[in-house]
Amino acid sequence: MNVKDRIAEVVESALRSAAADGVLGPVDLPSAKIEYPREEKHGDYSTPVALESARVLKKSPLEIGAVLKPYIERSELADSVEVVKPGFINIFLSPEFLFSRMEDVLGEGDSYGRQAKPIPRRVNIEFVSANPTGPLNIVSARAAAVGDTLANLLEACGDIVEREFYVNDFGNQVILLGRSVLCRYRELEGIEMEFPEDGYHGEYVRDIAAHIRDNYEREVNAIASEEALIDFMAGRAVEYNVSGQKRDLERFNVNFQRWFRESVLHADESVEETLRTLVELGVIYEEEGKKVFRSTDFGDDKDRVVVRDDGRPTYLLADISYHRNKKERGYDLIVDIWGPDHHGYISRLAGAMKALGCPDEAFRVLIAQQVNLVMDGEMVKMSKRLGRFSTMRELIDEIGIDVARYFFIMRSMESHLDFDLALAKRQSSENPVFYLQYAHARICSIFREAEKRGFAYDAAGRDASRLRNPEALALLKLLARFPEEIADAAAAFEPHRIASFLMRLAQAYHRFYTEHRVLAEDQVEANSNLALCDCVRIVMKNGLGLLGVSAPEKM
RNA sequence: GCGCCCGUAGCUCAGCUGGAUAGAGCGUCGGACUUCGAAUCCGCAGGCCGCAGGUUCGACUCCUGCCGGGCGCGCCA
Repeated sequence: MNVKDRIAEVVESALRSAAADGVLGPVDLPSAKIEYPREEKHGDYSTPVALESARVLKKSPLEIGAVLKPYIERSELADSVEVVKPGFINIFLSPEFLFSRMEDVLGEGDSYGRQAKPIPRRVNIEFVSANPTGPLNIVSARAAAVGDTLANLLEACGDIVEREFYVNDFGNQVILLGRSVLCRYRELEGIEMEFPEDGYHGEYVRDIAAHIRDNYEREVNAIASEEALIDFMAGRAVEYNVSGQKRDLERFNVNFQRWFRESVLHADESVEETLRTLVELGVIYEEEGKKVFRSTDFGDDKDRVVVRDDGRPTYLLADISYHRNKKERGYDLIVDIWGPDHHGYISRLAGAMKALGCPDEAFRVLIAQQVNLVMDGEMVKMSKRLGRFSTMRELIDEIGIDVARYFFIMRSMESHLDFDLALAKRQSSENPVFYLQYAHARICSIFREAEKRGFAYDAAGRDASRLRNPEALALLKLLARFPEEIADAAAAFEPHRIASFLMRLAQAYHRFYTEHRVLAEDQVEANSNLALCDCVRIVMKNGLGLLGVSAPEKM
């Protein structure tokens, strides 16, 4: 159990004991709220339970606090407890307790921060899912970084997570891609052909055409009808794009367990079956030869067509079918991360999930907001069809994996992000990523130095009294908080919290380093300092690992 | 017109399910290396938290209405 939960337990049991002793009326609180005070002088943890229960208990918050104080003070975690001003109960952790946390860090090592769950949830998280019509763009890169980190966080909390990519390899856009490629193919053969009006204009389409000519020329020549030819081109182009996307993602440290093809749902009649299910549920009606899903019953502002009057299913039906498939795989939680242009789509799909009997809390759609790529202060607009876009690959080539991942993760995913490519590259030496990595490398360097000097580091030789200075205590507090930061970030689906936590940790470390000579003359002091450094190194490495950022030993 | 996201320091953004005197990075300016990595540290400056009401012990946070920016509002995917 992490420290925050333990504090909550202490406060809750204080309330119960006080009630049992008859010094306080019974209060019905689901769980005690525990906060981090903004200011140091207000303690390490703080709880407003006295304020919140004042009305029910018909006592002033300060009175309630005074009653609870001795009960809380009994805990070994607390050094002292203060009841102040409006009625906050502030708890100061005991240095001995903090010092004892180091055992966890050193003992658990690489797995410190990870928590087991008695009953792990099976979670499916689908993200990126870019159309297979071209290379991945910057928004996909953001989704990739955020989604993968979120998956890491859920795993660290003891869930079993599957990362999934949905490939929309079906429908008009694929045909359009096929036509665009065919056009470029003909061009290579010196044959003029009118380019489709809404076709894909990007240079990469020429690459695909060349790739097909190099590898499948014989097959192409054997195909008679233009329709079949377009189909063939489309199929090859999709494979080309998907494998390219896969390669870029792997390079970005993002590995999907499952690549799910939309075409499969059409081929194995899942789509029709889903329609039948919906009809049986009574949520489908017919109108002018079309089949319409009564999504307004589930909070949508308009009913949605799922089968056109010519019998072809719409994208929505396929998507419902896809999510039904996911639901039937038995996950406890299904998470989708979508782009900002799909937010209007949430209610209809969530409605369908509800109709299919999926509980609200088992399906969650997150929106990764837009990314404005800024180049020297100027906004670069992206449009795949017009062929003007910067790819994820270009981004990584420019600034590297670590910087890219960190930049995407350090902001909350709901915020619109201005990504200044030139800035990220130009100022790379003053980059926050390097600040974190430097803290890690610095520690590694100290251990190398210790070895060079022939100092025999022994963590068991550490002594609590040597770490009572403010800088060391600040570090110890942060180290103790790491597991709860992970739990909180995962519960809120907010990976960026880990980034800011690591920033604070690095800051605290650099401060400690400046104030104290780690390799002190005194053996006990040196061992104590090194043990603390080792703990920081472990947490920094584990934290960066969650973000998918490397923790170099030298820079 | 309707819906969603955003509006916080010069810039980019945090602010934990409503909490105490609103923070960080970058940028500006001024300090700190003969000693473990100065890719660092310390300090100064910088704010009617878009505007106006409301809810309560308490609002950057929740509600309503405006203003401004972005994105959606397909029988495209």
